[in-house]
Amino acid sequence: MKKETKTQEKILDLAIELIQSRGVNGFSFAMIAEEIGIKKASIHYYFPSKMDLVFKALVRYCQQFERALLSIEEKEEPLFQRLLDFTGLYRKEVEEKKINLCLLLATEHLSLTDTINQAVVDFFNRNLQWLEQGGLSASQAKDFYATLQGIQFLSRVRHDLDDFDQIMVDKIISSSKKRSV
Amino acid sequence: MKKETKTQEKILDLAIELIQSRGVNGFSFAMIAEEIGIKKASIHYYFPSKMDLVFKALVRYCQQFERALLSIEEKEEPLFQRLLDFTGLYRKEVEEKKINLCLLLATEHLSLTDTINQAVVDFFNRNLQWLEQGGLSASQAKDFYATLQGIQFLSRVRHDLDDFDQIMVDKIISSSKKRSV
DNA sequence: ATAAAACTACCTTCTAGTAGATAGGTCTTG
DNA sequence: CAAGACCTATCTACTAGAAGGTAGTTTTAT
Repeated sequence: MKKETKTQEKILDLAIELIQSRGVNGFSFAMIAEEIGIKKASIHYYFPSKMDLVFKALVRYCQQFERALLSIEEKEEPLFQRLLDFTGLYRKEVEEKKINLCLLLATEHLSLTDTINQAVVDFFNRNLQWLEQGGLSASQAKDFYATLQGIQFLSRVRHDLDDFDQIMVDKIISSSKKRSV
Repeated sequence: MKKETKTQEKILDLAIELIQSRGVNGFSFAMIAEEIGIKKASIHYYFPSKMDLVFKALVRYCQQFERALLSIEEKEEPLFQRLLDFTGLYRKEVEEKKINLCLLLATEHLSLTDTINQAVVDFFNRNLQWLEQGGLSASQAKDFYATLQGIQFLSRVRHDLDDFDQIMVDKIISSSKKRSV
């Protein structure tokens, strides 16, 4: 309400970034405190526990993602362009040497709470549902999304965005033409 | 040479399992010690540091994987069957609620040494090369492998091996028919 | 007797989390 | 308006436990 960016939001945004690049078990309150120039204890003022922070970061991430999805829909473009925009959301993360937050949380599900794990599943289902609603069949959607996730890894680790573009453009073309299976 | 299973191998096998299910930052020497009934310090007798253990676990994993690849080749089956066998290696991991070791290491690359990260890239390249040598084009191989990785995540998190089978069988069929792009 | 393999007992550093103090702003009320 | 009460956001200082790792000793096979 008053300041430029509230501390709470700075913490959340940084947490999202840290989880995306290092994982839940790979970041600490100390890292956040140092980065944004406050003391560890101040983080606990906003987020009682680490899991609380992770959960709220996840919620924020999903909200931002949802907004992006809706803004693609609003443009009312043809399927080909919508798939390209959708893919762009994931491409951007690779550019920033990150990985989809929920994908990373999925790898650490044994260290997380049920609430968080459920939200991760919901996120994936929402993505699949968006693709289906956009015109893909259920199995096309799964194939499309699985490939997108896999190529995020592969292109990040091999430092090769060309791989990403090549594979995904092919996939977008074939998915926006064929309408069956 | 003498005992049923050497302690060193027990540690390595358990480490592989723990990394596959919890990640490098998600397992500790204490967990291993407790599980196989020795003391923490005894692990250091075989593996001076944690990174050393992770690296040797990775090497072992890659060796076992390599043996599996070669044994598929030896059978000299048609492409369709070879792709099915290959996919089976990854399917088995999902059945055991695990994820490809290198995929997991790739998510944690900021916490790992260059040597390990390089070995992870090598593993992926080996997989792609195996697929290409089997008859797939470079982009078919990347598409196939990316999908395989993505569906490993998706089906694990959604507890649905049917997804895995459905998507991969389609992919195997189309990859073993078409020979271009 | 020797060497391999395990142990006990530490150490240091990091971790999440807590308690309590403080400074500054805002609200309430005489 | 002034005075006290309260609230927000931060700090300092601490805790208990877990982490990776080390030194030195004992056990156990051959």
